[in-house]
Amino acid sequence: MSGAQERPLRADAARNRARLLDVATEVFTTRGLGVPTEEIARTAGVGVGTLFRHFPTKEALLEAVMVRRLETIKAGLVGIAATAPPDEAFFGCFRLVVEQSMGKNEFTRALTAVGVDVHEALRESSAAIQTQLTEVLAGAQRAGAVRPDLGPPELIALLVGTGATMEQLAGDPAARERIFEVVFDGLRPR
Amino acid sequence: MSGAQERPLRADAARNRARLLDVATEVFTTRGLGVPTEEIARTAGVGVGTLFRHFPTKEALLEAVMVRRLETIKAGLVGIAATAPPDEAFFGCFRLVVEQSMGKNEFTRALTAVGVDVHEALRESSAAIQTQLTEVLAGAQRAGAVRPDLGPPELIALLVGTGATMEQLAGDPAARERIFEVVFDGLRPR
Amino acid sequence: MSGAQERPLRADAARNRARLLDVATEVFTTRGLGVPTEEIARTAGVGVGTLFRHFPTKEALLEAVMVRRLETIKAGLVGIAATAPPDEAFFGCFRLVVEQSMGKNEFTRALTAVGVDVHEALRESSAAIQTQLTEVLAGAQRAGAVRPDLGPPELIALLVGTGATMEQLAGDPAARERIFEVVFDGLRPR
Amino acid sequence: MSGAQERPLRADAARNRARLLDVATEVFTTRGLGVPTEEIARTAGVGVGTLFRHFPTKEALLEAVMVRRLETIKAGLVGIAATAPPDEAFFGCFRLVVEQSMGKNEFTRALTAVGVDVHEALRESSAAIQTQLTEVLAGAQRAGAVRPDLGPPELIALLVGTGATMEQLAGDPAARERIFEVVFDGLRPR
DNA sequence: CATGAATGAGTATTCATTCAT
DNA sequence: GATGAATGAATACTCATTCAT
Repeated sequence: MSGAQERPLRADAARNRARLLDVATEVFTTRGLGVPTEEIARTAGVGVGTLFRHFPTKEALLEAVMVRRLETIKAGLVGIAATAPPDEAFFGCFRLVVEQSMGKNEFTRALTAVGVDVHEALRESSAAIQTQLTEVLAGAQRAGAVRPDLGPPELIALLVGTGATMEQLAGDPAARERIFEVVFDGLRPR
Repeated sequence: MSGAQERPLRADAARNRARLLDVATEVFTTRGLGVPTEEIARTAGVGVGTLFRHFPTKEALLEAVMVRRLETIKAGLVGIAATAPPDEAFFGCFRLVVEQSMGKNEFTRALTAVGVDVHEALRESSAAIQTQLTEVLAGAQRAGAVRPDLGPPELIALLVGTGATMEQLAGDPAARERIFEVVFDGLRPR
Repeated sequence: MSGAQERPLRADAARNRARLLDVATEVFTTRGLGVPTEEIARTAGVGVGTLFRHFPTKEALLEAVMVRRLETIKAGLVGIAATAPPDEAFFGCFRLVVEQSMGKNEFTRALTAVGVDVHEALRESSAAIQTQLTEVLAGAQRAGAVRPDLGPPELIALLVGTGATMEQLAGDPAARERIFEVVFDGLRPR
Repeated sequence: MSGAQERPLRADAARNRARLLDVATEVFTTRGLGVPTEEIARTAGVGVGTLFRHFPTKEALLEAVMVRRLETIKAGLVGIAATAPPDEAFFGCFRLVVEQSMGKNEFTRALTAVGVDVHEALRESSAAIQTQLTEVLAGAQRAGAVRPDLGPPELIALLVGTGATMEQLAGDPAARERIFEVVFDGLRPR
């Protein structure tokens, strides 16, 4: 289904690629997009050249990081949506997205890009996620578990915003739980 | 309270300073912190040298911008808190902060800094705001208008997060209103 | 007559600009376009930043160098054409162009650009030169001093080529003189 | 005459080598020396490793390309010199060299290297060519077909320069023919 | 032998900040 | 005080060359 047939990639090359992605995810998340490519490469234990061989552009690296994130989220959403009843499914999905999206928000906000001028690779993952969310939202609304006047745009905005909220409470899980209560309460039909 | 006696500043110098602050606010808000100092200076109609005379560092400029914002917010909060009944006061303040904090979030998030390692100048404004918010929150809780299990940290986090949410809905005022309903609903004791 | 009104430029700035042009002319001519910008700046006694302030691009620097060269040539051509009889004018112009065009030919060949996709700034100078050459050629042909079957394209090609020839004989002025004889002889109607 | 005994080279290795030479000739000629080795390898259908096995250096590849060119020219010269009368031989050789030397001149100019600091491999071919040219020149001069005051250096310079001239007239064969007339006329004793 | 992944020095360009005019 | 020219550290990206597979 995916376009270009990707050749298997030598074992060590794959390891390098993975390490680069891990490092990039880490630094982009915690320190923002300003981190020098060279540092990312060094931290991953490779030369800059290697980084640029795998990701021809810093932007491409960022994109790859995001795609991986989105794919993880997508898989999670699909799992939840498949097994849980509408009500639970909706709130479970909301939690999942928020928890997976925490981190330096300059980066997180990429989710925003949904629907905007995202690069091709991202578009697919984004679209899939949006579809999932739209479905669970509709399901929950049909089941009377969520206010009927909210559309997907509000949902996505709320996901992003709640992620930002959580970021502020990074050190206090109990407080985060209270925030979930607040938001979930607010989402239910009054 | 501040150390050095601040000399009155010549009329044109004051005008320049103000123009710089206006321009900086505008560009930081809409285009983020990456905008070159030179461009800010040019847009304000002065040379870079002048910019650096008024604000010895780009960071200092940012700080000044934020202080002004915070002062505005503070004034607003004080006004509301003084005149409205607890319930109304709380939600009014919430609205005010969120609406004043919208804009490029990389920047807005400076509000976050509240309580962290902010620079001296900010600390004062921040503290005042935090005090105000703490008070209206307590008042509203005493009046039974807000869940009693929320503390100032959660409130602040929620303010930041709701700001982020609103940013996503920049073009749709009606949707933003619905978000306020959701959050306010969630904040009330169930 | 020239487009943008160029402000006078501070004395030292003008000096730097001139030095940069001189250095660039020198190195481009003797060592080709591969010379690092940083080296050019250092040789001119300024920082890279200064170089890029005056010439926003390496290409822009090259262009400026060429424009200056072409302007010099143009002035020379005009002088000769105005005072000498057709025969002498033509051969004098030929000499002038060849002598001014010597140097690393990768660079010289810019003259070639005449008529191609040159940048705006060059186009003007190039066009003026081409016009001059076309005129002296026609004059000389009318006067029976040059074969009538040659057009401006052949003349220009021959100028470039003769420049290349001379480059090979950099150390031997007498040999160069003989080459002029050969070419001039060949240009006369048999 | 050459030191190391050259092993016959496996059939496919030989094919690769040849393909690399062909591709390199093509790209160096049409696009200059800046073309990345990797692209050359890819175009030839081999990996970079293979390229560097055959030619330990990019420069070595360039050298090999030139040697082949020079060998071709040499063979041509020998053929002409052996069969034609002095007059014809000289002008035929001139034509041959010029026509074979056309192409991106940054590259062509390698011919220049004749007599300079060329690498060993080139020196041999260059020397042979120079010898041939010296001979046909002397022959033609003895036969009164060429000005007696020209030596091999002028001849070589003229060959290079005429090549450059021709490059400018790449699209116009008739013009090129006129250039030959001009140069040949000039070469004859007045 | 062939492959292509890895390397890292090298290069153009940007931008906060300083300082002579 | 104001100006804008000068500075140079920093950064993304390229490419010849090496070496593990």
